[in-house]
Amino acid sequence: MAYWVLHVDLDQFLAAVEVLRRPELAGRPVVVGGKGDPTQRAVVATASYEARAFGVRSGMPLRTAAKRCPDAVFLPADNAHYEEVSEEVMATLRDRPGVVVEVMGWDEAFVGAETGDPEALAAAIRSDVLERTRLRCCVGIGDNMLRAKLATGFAKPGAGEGVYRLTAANWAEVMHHRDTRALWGIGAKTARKLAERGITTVGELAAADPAALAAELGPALGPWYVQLGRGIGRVVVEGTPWVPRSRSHETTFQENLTEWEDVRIEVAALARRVAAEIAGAGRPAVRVAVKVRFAPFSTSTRSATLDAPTTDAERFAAAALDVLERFPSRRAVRLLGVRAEFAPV
DNA sequence: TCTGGGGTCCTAGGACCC
DNA sequence: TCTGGGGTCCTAGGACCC
Repeated sequence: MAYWVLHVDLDQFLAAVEVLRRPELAGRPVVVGGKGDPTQRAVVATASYEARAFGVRSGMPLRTAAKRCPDAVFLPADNAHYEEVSEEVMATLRDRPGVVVEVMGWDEAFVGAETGDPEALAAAIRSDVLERTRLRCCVGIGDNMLRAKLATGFAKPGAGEGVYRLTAANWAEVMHHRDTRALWGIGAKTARKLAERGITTVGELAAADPAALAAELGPALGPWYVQLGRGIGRVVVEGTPWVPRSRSHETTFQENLTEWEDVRIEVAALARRVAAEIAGAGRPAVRVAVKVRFAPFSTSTRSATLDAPTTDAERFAAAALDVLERFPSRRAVRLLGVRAEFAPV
């Protein structure tokens, strides 16, 4: 018996959930996002594998998706429903005896367990989830969370057989030749910075000097990147419920707001909505942040610590409006956002 | 191809205090 | 008259992830 980390990731989650509700869509390219109207300002949340075959990807504007795949079925995102289905999946995972489940989002979770046969556990989880929710998932197996998460990528349809194991034993063989971008936590910007320093592969990153990277990329981030390259990560899956640090809402307007009075009205409305939710959760805000994306696409934020923690809608809205007035520009506005931050626990 | 919404964590500079 | 360090808080922005 040894401690293993499994990473469970549902296949094309939003699209799969929609196909369950409308079985006639099975086998068709399905694109979920925004209000389901490809002429609006919105992006793809999930594309089915059939739509991906046309080059449709998450994060792509719906308009672009429609050009690449004119025959796709466009559906609005129904977050409340996905939330419900996700709960059912997570409950299924938790029902397996002896496991600890750490939820990472609607469609993925880590499972920690003592077992002598992690592949058997992975297979059992896949059949549990399929039986109870009719959804398919892949499972990555690792000796820590980083390796389990990356293993899932090698288990996915088109890449693997549904289950894959990545540990210290095969890390170098599987990962060292890959681009640093393959790591969980290294995006395009960091990969470029590393490349400028002669580090392009995972193996090169693993061999880098943590102190040198600390000096160049930050005292915490630099050494952490080297750890990523070596496949080092948190080992123990935590089952304790997550305590959110903040709560926010933001809106992209279909037509830019050109009147500052309208901007004020929308910020107040967003603030009241956030306040109602944090009041419902019993979590007073200690800070408020306002985000403004001016046309065409330049974004800035301003924030302030509140005089006293509050859940009161009018006080929170007033604070948000005060922060809004600190923006020096009155140009046309594409997006507004309001965030409440909670006191550290 | 004109680029969503909801989050988390890190960094760096300045203020302020001792 | 000129100049220490350390510590903490606040704030804006960057980067990443789902």
